[in-house]
Amino acid sequence: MTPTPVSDKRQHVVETAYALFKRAGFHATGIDRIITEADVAKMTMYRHFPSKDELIVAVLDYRARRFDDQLDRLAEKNITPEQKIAEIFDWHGQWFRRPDFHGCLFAHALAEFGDPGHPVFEAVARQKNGLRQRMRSILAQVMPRGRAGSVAATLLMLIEGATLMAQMGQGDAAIRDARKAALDIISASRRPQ
Amino acid sequence: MTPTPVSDKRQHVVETAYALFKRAGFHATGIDRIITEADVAKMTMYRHFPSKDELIVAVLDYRARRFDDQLDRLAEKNITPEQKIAEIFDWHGQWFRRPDFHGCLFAHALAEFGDPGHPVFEAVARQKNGLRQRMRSILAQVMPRGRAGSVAATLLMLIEGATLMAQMGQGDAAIRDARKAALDIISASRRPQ
DNA sequence: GAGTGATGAGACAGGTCTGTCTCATCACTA
DNA sequence: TAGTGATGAGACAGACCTGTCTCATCACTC
Repeated sequence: MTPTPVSDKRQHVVETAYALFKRAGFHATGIDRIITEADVAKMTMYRHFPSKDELIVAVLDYRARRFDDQLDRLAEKNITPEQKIAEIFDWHGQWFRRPDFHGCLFAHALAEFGDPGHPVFEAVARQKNGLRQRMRSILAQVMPRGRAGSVAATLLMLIEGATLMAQMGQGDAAIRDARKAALDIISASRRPQ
Repeated sequence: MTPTPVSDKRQHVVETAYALFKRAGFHATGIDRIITEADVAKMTMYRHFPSKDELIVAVLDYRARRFDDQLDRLAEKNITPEQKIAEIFDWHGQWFRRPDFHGCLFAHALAEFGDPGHPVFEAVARQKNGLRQRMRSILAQVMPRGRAGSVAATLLMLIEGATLMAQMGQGDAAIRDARKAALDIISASRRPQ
């Protein structure tokens, strides 16, 4: 019946590791802690992931995929580009308010694996560039291509900055200011209808 | 003659630790590595800093002080508020281009010590709030108080976001876009002369 | 010259880290 | 029923971690 569950275990380890990495960081979270929390044998983990680094990449990719899915749904909505951007900011504002918010896992990964060429570094770059491209596509509907790229980069910086402020307990003010700045920037670059 | 050197060693340890933390992160850098690189006995280090955490705080405070000194000199300059803000962004742009640039040490510290109440967390908050206050003071000369606070927060987000992009090898474009956005935001909020 | 304080050198403890290995167990299928 | 593949349990290796302790050494001062 079940079309090859393939790996409930694998996914369970990824999600458990995600929760722990988010709270305590990557280096500070040991394998033993992960397998204890996931209630899984060590060999089970190592059969699915050849090393801790690869587990970290799997966790990041898992998070990136979930985030992408949400952006997919957003992209399909029948609303204006401005509204789509506003929703992205609002979504971040809600994220900041969640009790289990601990900052951006990708930014944290960059802090601990800053060496370009490291698989973790590349996973982070993929995610951030992906979000920027998404916003660029949205913006390209209302402004020239090149301008859309610059504005998207600026919005991404606002989002990353706001996420950092949120980690310091200033999420509400941060997302409010960032959102306002974002919409002002767009309206200043908008192609006249 | 020498008015109590007090501690060449202490300062030397701080600077060596700074270089290592910057490159490899806090948890990934061991005490043994630090004392080897600093060519100092382990007990010398532990006599100056009761624990690794306190060394980390000392490193962060040292960096914050140096950064503050530069802002002091900037504040004294006889240039317009807009020029002062522009100089802050330009300074970041030059920082991004330095070969030993590895991102913001404070942001990295936040990633590894995300628990509010932890001394490291507080050291980070001090630094970021300090920079924001500085920019607020500058902006208060050309716009209402409340507006200056919001704009300063927005500029800080742009800077933090740009620093993150710079760590991913996009520093030049990032600081250009961030600087432009910053000046646009200010000019839109500026009190008419 | 005696005393004092900072330092060097390194052993040591007790714990944790990643990763490997072996063997038993269980579910399922041919 | 026999076989197969995923898993559990835990010992183990070898390295590294933070932090403590002892003892020798050196510079400087009273």
